[in-house]
Amino acid sequence: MNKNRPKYKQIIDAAVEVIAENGYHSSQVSKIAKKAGVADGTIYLYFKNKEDILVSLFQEKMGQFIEKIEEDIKTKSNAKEKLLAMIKTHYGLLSEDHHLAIVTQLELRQSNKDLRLKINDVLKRYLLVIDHIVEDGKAEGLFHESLDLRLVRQMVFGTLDETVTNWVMNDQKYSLTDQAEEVHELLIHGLTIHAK
Amino acid sequence: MNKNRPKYKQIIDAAVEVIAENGYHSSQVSKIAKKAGVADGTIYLYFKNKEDILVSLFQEKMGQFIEKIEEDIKTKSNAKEKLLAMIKTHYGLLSEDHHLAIVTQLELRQSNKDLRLKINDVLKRYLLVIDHIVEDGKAEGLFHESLDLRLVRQMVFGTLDETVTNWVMNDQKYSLTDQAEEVHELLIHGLTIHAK
Amino acid sequence: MNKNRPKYKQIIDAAVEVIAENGYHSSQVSKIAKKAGVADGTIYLYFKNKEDILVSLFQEKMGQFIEKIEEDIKTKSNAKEKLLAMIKTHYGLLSEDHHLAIVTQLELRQSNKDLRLKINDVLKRYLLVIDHIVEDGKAEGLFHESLDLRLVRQMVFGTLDETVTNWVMNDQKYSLTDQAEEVHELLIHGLTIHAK
Amino acid sequence: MNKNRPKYKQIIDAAVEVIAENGYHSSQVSKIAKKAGVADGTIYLYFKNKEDILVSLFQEKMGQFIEKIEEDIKTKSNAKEKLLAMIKTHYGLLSEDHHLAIVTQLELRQSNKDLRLKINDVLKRYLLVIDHIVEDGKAEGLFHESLDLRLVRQMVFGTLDETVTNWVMNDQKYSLTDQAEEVHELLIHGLTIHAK
DNA sequence: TATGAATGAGACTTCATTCAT
DNA sequence: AATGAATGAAGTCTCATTCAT
Repeated sequence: MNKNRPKYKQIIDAAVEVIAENGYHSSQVSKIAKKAGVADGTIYLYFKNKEDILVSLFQEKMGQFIEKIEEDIKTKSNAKEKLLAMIKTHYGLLSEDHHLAIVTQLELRQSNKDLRLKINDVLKRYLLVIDHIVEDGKAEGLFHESLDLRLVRQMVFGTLDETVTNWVMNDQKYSLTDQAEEVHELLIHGLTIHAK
Repeated sequence: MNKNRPKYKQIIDAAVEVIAENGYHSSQVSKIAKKAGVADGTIYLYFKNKEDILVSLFQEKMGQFIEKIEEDIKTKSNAKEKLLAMIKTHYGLLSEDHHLAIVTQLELRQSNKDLRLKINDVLKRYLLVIDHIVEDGKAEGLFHESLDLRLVRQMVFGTLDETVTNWVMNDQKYSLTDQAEEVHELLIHGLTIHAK
Repeated sequence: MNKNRPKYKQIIDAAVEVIAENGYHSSQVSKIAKKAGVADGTIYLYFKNKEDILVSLFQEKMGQFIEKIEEDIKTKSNAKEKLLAMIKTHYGLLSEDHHLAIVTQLELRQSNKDLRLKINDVLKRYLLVIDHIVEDGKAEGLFHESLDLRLVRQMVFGTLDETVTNWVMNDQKYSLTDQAEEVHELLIHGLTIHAK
Repeated sequence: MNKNRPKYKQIIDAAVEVIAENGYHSSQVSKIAKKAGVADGTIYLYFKNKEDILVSLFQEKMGQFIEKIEEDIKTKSNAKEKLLAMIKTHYGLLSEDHHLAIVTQLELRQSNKDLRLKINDVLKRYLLVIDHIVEDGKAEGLFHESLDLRLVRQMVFGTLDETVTNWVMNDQKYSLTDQAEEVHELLIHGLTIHAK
């Protein structure tokens, strides 16, 4: 199924818009087709089924998302700065694309377990980025050697995800990017008082 | 309606089981009724509609959940210990009830926006518990006065939620309670090296 | 089933009220029971089933209706006056009981064919009254001997019924009784110009 | 929607048959679809919902009905003949289509108030035809100037409707058209003896 | 490639009636 | 006689997917 054809991207972008505007359960294939300017049947020339649209949407968008983050991190010299860059880019990209933020944080979570497992597969690459930063930090002597990689990864991702979700649920009415530094600080030093 | 009748609890418990075993979208009212040992129509003597079963389920279970946590915290004398108690009880209660863990972490998230909003209402009480601990910590001079309550709350809840969800998605095959102390440590001190 | 008990009438009157206020399809047995001040199950001590309430309602009310008309007619000395008396009483009784008018003209017509057949049985006695008037008129030399009894009966009843139904559907906002004389005139002399 | 497609008419005709044969309350959408030779879902490509089938049925059939009557009347030169033509066509058309007669006289009356209001809208056009005839009759000096248009309309329609309903309820076992002239006579001259 | 009319499975909820008390 | 909690059958409509053109 020809991923290079313009209609492929057309349909995915239509899906983001339709889902953001109507919500997951009111986003029928026919609505997506209409927004994309193609016939219902045409969807099935590019996607195996409805779930495939959503998985592809997530792969496509999250792929770009991760690439951007990987790029931005490369320019940083230590784990602390890399973590800050990751947070800033994570917040920044979602701030720039409100529709995508709604879709990934709220709507796509309503999907069934199968779809969520596939989404998790896509997310693994992002989690690897976190893992690398932590490993770097350990190597640099900045982070404890004994940190459990899995737990740290879950804390970092859980925190970012929860902050973004709350921001979306509050209608994105405050600045997400403005809180990047404090979140970074919290993750690095935790709740207790410490020497800066 | 009739919350004191045994059938009310019977139906809620049946709902947890059925949803955990079949998934949200395959949990028909008739299946729940059968498991509860009542007629389909009986469900509607105790619940307004299907969504009401789920909201009530969440209220009932999460209510007990929060009560237990509030009780456990009362016995602790400082914010740090309170936080640890909260984590241990949070992990402990979900470890004890595998079905409930599946339902709250995975299945109930597939519900529509309306139901999710009602669920969020119930969660607010839990978030308040976190807030109180953080305020205590500030008063004790243990936590920074400048900590943003909202961000901390989101970090703590996001971390707990993400760790539990991963545990559930990995078929609960490792011990959740065993990681309570390290998660506590991470939240308290963050990623960097520090004097214990 | 004990028609002499006070609850029998209580339930029938409750049924009239409930149906007039809620419409045929929103008049559940439980609503009628509540209005009558008895338990749902009690209804079934006095009536075989729901349809039996409605048939009984019609029999009871229509019985009184016809008795009144028969009485009023007795006092009149010729067919023309009898017809006028019948129309006046028909209109008068329904004008006095708005609830009953709504129930008989609109709501009870929504019942199924079975119930309507039973209702027709009750109506036969009323149709006989019409028949007798026509026969009287023929004997008096006032009406044509050749008039088809069935057709005349249908014209008279059809006209009365249609006028009352329209009056009810127009929210009873004009006087029904005021038009008795003109309707009588129309039935007696038809549409064409004639010597009075 | 799509009123020109053959399936639109197919479904309406199937609905008439199914309702005539099974009665209003036993006419499930699936039964109509089966009789029409289409899938259940196809119904909803042509009709908004089940009620819409019935309203459309009535509009379609009653529209043709009225058109025929209007045509027939045009050829007549005075009100008396027009009235006779109307009665004959009214009786004639329903005699020709027994299924339709059952549906319009008995089954559709069991519908709820909403549907009946919509049906009344359609009927208004027919009532206008009656009104025009009466006005013509007045202009010709045939009918009394003082006749109340509303009452006359109700007498004429009430009489026709009642005679047809009785014919249908008696299983259409006598000739409806044969009584057209006498009904006409009754409406024109009433019950009393008069010079022809 | 593209179309879009047609398909048909699947579930929530109501409410007349029963029967143990 | 009276209660009222419990029963369970039954039907409309949606929407992902197909396939003839």
